[in-house]
Amino acid sequence: MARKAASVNRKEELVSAAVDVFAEIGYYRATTAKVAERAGISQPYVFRFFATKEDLLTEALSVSWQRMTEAFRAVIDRAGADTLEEELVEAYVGIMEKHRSEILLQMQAQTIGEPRIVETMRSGFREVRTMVEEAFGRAGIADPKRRTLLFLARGMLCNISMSLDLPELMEEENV
Amino acid sequence: MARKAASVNRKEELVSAAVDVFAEIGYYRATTAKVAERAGISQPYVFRFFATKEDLLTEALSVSWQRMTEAFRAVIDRAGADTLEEELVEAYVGIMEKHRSEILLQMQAQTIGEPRIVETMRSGFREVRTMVEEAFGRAGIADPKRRTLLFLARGMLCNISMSLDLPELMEEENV
DNA sequence: TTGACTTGTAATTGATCAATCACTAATTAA
DNA sequence: TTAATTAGTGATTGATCAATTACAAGTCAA
Repeated sequence: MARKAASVNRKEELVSAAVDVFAEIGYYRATTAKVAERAGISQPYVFRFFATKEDLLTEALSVSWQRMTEAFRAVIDRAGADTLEEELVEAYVGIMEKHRSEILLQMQAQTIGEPRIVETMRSGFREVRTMVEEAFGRAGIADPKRRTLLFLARGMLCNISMSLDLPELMEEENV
Repeated sequence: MARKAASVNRKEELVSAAVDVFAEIGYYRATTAKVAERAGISQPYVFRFFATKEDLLTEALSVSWQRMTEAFRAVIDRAGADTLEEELVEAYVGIMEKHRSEILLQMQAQTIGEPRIVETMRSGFREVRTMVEEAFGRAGIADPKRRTLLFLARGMLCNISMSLDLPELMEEENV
């Protein structure tokens, strides 16, 4: 089974390299050769793991959404009702700091019209929204639907603040 | 002077075609040939108006920001203090409906790392923010800084709602 | 009316890149 | 040991595209 495990690692390294390269120079400018180089493999070998470049993007996106939902899930399972929103914001900021590339990739994917990409983004968004809304409801927070949308909206503004380097959009005292 | 005026029109038509084509299939997938076809001119002729494809994108972005700031300026000059925010939201929704492509282009540009694109986006964002914040201040709205950021955040969520076709992110009753 | 200028295009070029092909080297199972 | 499978690469291909070149037809001023 050592073979299999090594192969899984290779694939994970490849996806992780793809996230970074796609985020740095953009999906369409990023070449499979650059991704391969970052992953330490040859360019043709990329296509042993993913049939097309778009398949690789889809997987990279899925991984980024998984990280986000898992982080939120952990907060929801642990946080008290009074600090829930605060801790969700903290978790998101944490992801933005530690996994900047994944957020930048998601931002790109917001405008890539390919049906499979759109679907991946839609389901990611829906899952986060549902999860947060239910948690807000259970925590007895007033108007959970509205609060969830505000939470998401602030997140989207944070993204832009990061990608365009406009820190004034994230002033803590105005949250 | 008829020559000059016709030339200005051609250029405007070209930029407008670029906005649409870039928005539809993405800046990097959009070819100068497709933009030219949409504008009803030949592909090489594009380069008589703009030295590079990126120059064309920069101009297209500038135009889209101008439309937005002009629309907001008109509202601010006209609206009463009590309906200011409401009317600004209306104006934004109007742009999203009538000039969907321009919003989609701005969303793309949020993650295009090219320095001149970043700078165009930054100055557009700053101008809108400053304009709205000052108007909120003059209108005696409480906490104008915070309200402006909320206004922008909601706008960014609207964008995503449109581009990913997730109408539940824009439920009127939760605004 | 001729020469300079403007408007416009067809054809080409040089680069780039996703994907395929043809192959070698290592690993494993019998 | 050997046959089959797996891991991995170099070389190539076919397509695409931004940008250039070289040219033609119209316009206008002297």
